[in-house]
Amino acid sequence: MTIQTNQTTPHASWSPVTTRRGEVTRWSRTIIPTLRDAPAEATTPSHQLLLRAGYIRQVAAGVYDYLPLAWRSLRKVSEIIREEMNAAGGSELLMPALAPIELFEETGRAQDYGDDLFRLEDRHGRRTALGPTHEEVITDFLRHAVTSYRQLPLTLYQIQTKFRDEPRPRAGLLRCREFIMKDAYSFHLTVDGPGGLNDAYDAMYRAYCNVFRRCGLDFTVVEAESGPIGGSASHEFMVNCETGEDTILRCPETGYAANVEKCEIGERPWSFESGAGVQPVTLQKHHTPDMPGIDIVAGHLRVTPAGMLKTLVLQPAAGVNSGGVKWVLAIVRGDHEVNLGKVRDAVGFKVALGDEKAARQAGFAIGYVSPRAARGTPNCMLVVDPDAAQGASAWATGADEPDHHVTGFVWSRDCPDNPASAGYVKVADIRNAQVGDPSPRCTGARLVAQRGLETGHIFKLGSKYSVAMGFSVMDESQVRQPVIMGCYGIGVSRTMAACVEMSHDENGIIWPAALAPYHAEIVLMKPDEPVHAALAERLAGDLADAGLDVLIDDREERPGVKFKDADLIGMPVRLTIGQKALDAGGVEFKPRADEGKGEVVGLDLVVGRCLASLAR
RNA sequence: CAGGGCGUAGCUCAGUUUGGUAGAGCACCUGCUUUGGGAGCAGGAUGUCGCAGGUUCAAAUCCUGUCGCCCUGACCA
Repeated sequence: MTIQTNQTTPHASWSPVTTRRGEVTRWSRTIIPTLRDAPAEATTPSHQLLLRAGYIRQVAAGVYDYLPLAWRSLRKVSEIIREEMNAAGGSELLMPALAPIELFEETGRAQDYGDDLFRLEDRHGRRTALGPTHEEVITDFLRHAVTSYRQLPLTLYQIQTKFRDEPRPRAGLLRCREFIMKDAYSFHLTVDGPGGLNDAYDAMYRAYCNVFRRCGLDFTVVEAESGPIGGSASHEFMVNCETGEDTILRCPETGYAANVEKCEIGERPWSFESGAGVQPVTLQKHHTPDMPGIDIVAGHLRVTPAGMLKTLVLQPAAGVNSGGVKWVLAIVRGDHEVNLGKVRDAVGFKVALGDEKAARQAGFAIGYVSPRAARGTPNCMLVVDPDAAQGASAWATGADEPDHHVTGFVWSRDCPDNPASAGYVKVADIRNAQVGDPSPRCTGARLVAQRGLETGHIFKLGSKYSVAMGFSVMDESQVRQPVIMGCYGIGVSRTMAACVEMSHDENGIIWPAALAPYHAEIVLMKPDEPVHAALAERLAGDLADAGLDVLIDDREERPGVKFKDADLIGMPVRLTIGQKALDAGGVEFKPRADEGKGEVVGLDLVVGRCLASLAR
């Protein structure tokens, strides 16, 4: 057996300008445990393929080994992120995964994060958390290290393993308990102006677009929940793919896109007046026992869910100032979903589902509540979605007594304004947007839906953490100011999985050149044929000289096995060295994304051909 | 957390209803043949049937408990 020298050892002499030389790996000397069948527990494409192609192995629920191929790909994602973060003015550092729980108690996140925070206790009984993100840790560092406004602005980031005790890990790398994340934090004295938060936020926005574009991903930027500063203070970067966990809505005219929970809905006409020429209908009570779900009730009453009013009994969230309001009834059409965030914006304070016991005591027939329940209930607010505030329609709704519903409900007749609730009736957008709703940005346009996978999120934090942790600096006029912060995350391991999710076929993964563990795979048909083996080594060396990473499949396997595995692991270019092609004066060249068997390319042209193909 | 499903060889699974010697295909090892899309023949190795109790002459199979994993939902900076 001959000893193979490592051809990628860099020269000992140092040079300030380096052209990266590619790396060469032999399959027989690494481990790529491909599987013919996908393990039964994998159901999503990226999970199945990453397992089958020998990239990952499960260690526990939501915990995975990153095997050599996956780690190479992850490093490529990380390197792209580093370059863009550095270009955007960031400095990389590394904080610990372990952090004392007291830090999270300072900001209240020990409570807010709840069971999602991984907790452990060391031998001394010290309570410790495994970091889910590092706002507290970095703020703790900087409140000691930064004392003057002259040290700001500052952007710091790290690429690190993060921990979340997910209630239900799923879909392989897409929702893990342990995962790799890039988290960045920026610090400012002001929101606007040079060196302000908005500058850094915009720079990050551009950097994120660059990162995902360079990764070869098809993505959409969506507006997410507004932060404490207002405006569009948060954006999510969603990879477009059908299997994505999130539904996003998009205005085809303006490019406005938002998460389904956050999406605004355009103007909708409404009126409680019944109008002229409407046939009078009588209010009729119906016995509707044991009918869980609005569809069943609607079927029994011979109406559609869209012909019903759904009433949710809500209460002000614990500890908020509701101005004396004790109950909030949220009314939407039966086929719509109440959005608690929108209700909060409409009423001006945070709300939660009402406590069932207390609601019953207050006289609400839970499950059979109608808008009329607001009458006679003191301190009860009524919030109605425009689609439900249609006075010209006769509605089906609850009868406000157990096991009964009514039909023929007319707003103007059956629910006149309640003296006890005077001024407490409000019409507002309080439901989740859906396909076909009017665009909030363009009259006449309708929202369309697409599925997405969140791989990045940028956020204007404001001074939430700096105030809670006492991080302030002296400004020019010698006034102490809380530092204003932004935070910016990218799921590194999730980005890799999202790429597989987005780009594969029935035979395996199809990597974009930027994230592929190796740019090219050389399939050696006869590894024990010295001439062939020597050619493979020479070709790999030439490719490496051109900056390409190369995997040589030198296993003693049948051709079929090697071709199947090559398709499965998905390197962008496949070069086959076999007698057939050699007799024709070259090697067989085939891009992974192309159909067919490839073509013979002369030896002196192969490198150029590979480079051209990868640059596409 | 609620509902459902699964745990038997490295992988996919049969066997559990009706208790009676632990199975198949693929993978693995050896030899021969074969060599451009998951080969053929011959031989070989492989298991605390998730774990712990219980019932029984006898438990993968029945009972009780427990752990793990998956799916749907709730949840998700």
